[in-house]
Amino acid sequence: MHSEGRSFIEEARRAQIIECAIDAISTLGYAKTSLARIAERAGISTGVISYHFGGKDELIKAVVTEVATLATDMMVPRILAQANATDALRAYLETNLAFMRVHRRPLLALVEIITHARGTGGGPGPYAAQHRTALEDVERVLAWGQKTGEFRRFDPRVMAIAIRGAVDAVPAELIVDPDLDLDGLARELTTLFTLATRSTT
Amino acid sequence: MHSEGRSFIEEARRAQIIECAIDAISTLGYAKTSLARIAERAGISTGVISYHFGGKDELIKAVVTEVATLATDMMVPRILAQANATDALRAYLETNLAFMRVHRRPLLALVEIITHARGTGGGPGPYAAQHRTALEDVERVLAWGQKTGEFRRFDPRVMAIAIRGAVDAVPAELIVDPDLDLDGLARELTTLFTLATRSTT
DNA sequence: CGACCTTCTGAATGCACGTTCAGAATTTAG
DNA sequence: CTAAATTCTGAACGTGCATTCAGAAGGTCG
Repeated sequence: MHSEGRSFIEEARRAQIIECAIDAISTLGYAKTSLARIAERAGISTGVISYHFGGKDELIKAVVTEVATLATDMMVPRILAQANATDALRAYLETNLAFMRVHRRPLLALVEIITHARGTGGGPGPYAAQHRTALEDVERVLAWGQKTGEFRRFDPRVMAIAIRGAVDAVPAELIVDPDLDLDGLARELTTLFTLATRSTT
Repeated sequence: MHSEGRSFIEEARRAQIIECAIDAISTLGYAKTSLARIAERAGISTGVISYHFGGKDELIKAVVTEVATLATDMMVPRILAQANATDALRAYLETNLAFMRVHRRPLLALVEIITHARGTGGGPGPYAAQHRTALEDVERVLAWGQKTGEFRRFDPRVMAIAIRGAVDAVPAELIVDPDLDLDGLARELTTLFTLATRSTT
């Protein structure tokens, strides 16, 4: 008997199922991923998933939390370590692309979920907030640079949309062309947005 | 008897069904749009759709063709009318956003289809070529500007990804914030990419 | 050893989907 | 007006899905 909330076996199964879900979603796509496919990869019955997660929605939520945490832990410290907004923007782009290189499949799964999950009525999905937060994080860096005079005057919202749009376009490109040079891409994007944001002397 | 391929009634029904499909997809999202939902909006039985289009896939293809033609007809002439690459890039961004303003729902439906349709094995979907062509069109404009010396040296592929990424991010933003100022957006994006591409004198 | 709890299986259930089709309704042709 | 072709309905499949559940299997502890 254990006083903790979850037993050892439970924790292991959850991790395994989440792993298989990431694998399935990243290769099959969100729409074609069913509990049966995930269970198949894990070599278990579909009932086990419902047993451990209560349902599909909760499993998906667990995957999102898992990957989002992974991303945050890797990216946030590096970005916050920068002394000025220009370097922060550079770090933002570099860490984003670095994450794609290191955690490609989890990232693809996350993108699949965020873009494909919709509310019951067709409205913004349950993970729209996630996207919004990401946008606001970028806006904050941009506002910082404008305050210090490093950046010219522009609508931070629009620039943030452009930056996130460029970053989010990469995973899709990665599916078509798996041999994409992510380091080169990071360098080009950094130059691009440095030129686009820097204060016109 | 008609010598043409399609009767009057057939043409009318096809148009109506395509219209309802666009309406359904743009408001419900691709995943939640079924033939039943489309038929419901048209006030007909689901069999009619199969009768006129042969199946769901063909209907979707018809929608894509319809909207893509609409977009091409509106955008290509305006872009080709420009005398230099800088103006062409500006025209490209402006016409893209203008199209979103005029044909918002069809455009949303098109984006839904392109991003959500996947091959049976999970590979690139049947409309990946569409996306690739769009990317190459941008690359062509960029290469033009580099040849004339208007643009600095950069990887046209990467810049194209960033430009299309920024443009493609707008519809998603439009769902969350329907009152987005598209004209202002166009102006900001033009400035942004003009600064990013222009030759460093 | 035996009672108990956790974990799992495999089948059953109900639902939504795309497609098909016999026959009815409607339009067109002679 | 009659006959044929076109167009539509409503129901019937067959499939895949998420969920549920009775009972088996496995481990734990008294």
